[in-house]
Amino acid sequence: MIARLLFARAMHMSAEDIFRLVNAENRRVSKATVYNTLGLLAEKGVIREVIADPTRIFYDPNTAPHHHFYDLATGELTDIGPEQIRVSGLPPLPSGTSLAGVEVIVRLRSSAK
Amino acid sequence: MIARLLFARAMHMSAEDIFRLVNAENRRVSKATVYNTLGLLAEKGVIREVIADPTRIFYDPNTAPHHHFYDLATGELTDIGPEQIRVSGLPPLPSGTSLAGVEVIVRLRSSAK
DNA sequence: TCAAGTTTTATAATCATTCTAAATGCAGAG
DNA sequence: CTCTGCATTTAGAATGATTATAAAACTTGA
Repeated sequence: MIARLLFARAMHMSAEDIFRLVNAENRRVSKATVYNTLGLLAEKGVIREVIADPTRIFYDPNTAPHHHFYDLATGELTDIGPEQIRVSGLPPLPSGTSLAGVEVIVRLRSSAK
Repeated sequence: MIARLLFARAMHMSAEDIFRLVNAENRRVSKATVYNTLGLLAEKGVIREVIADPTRIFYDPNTAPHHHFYDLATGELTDIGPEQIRVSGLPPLPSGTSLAGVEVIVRLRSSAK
């Protein structure tokens, strides 16, 4: 149900957002379950965690490679399609490690200069 | 003194790391001052905040454009020189915003496959 | 020596997340 | 059906980084 909710809205949500949504409609779901489930979905690769806001984790139903704008003023995340930014030439990984993911975050200040 | 400390070691440190270092040597500096000072230095652009670990903020004395490896197992940050990754073609920024920074984080799992 | 700021401080408050141990639910065997 | 063992969920406490607060300590320039 949590997964369905995230995929239905197709947007970035915090655990708190999901907790509210899930409990708004009908069910009684505890915060622990929301966290457990999101953690599990992320671990299994069904959804993706986005670490961009120092105060909370966002969950992203889109697991295809893509990147994000992060608005410093509002704390909002917006997608950047993979065609819109090219990241080329990954350096060699430190030995004993394998790639878990590449994340590009473009931070935005409010009000154009 | 906090700035000097960060620049001297030239490495990524959490507020806690700095709190310990600053108080190890001689002075008595409160945690509040460490946080205030780091926040101020970051705001003024003397140092840079790195948001990669969901549990804490790292402070980086290197404000030149560069990127980071983040080791999921150890929580350690390592620099990636700007020549080692090329990010090309920033998409147009949403209107009413200006660029605050572009951060690439390469997440590493332990043990090569 | 003072007054008026500015910094620093100890401590409490906040808040996202994780932990814990109990409660509930469930599936298959009898 | 009913029971037993296992998996899931839960409420609430615990954790830990960060921020807020309000009082104390310093500074500075008359």
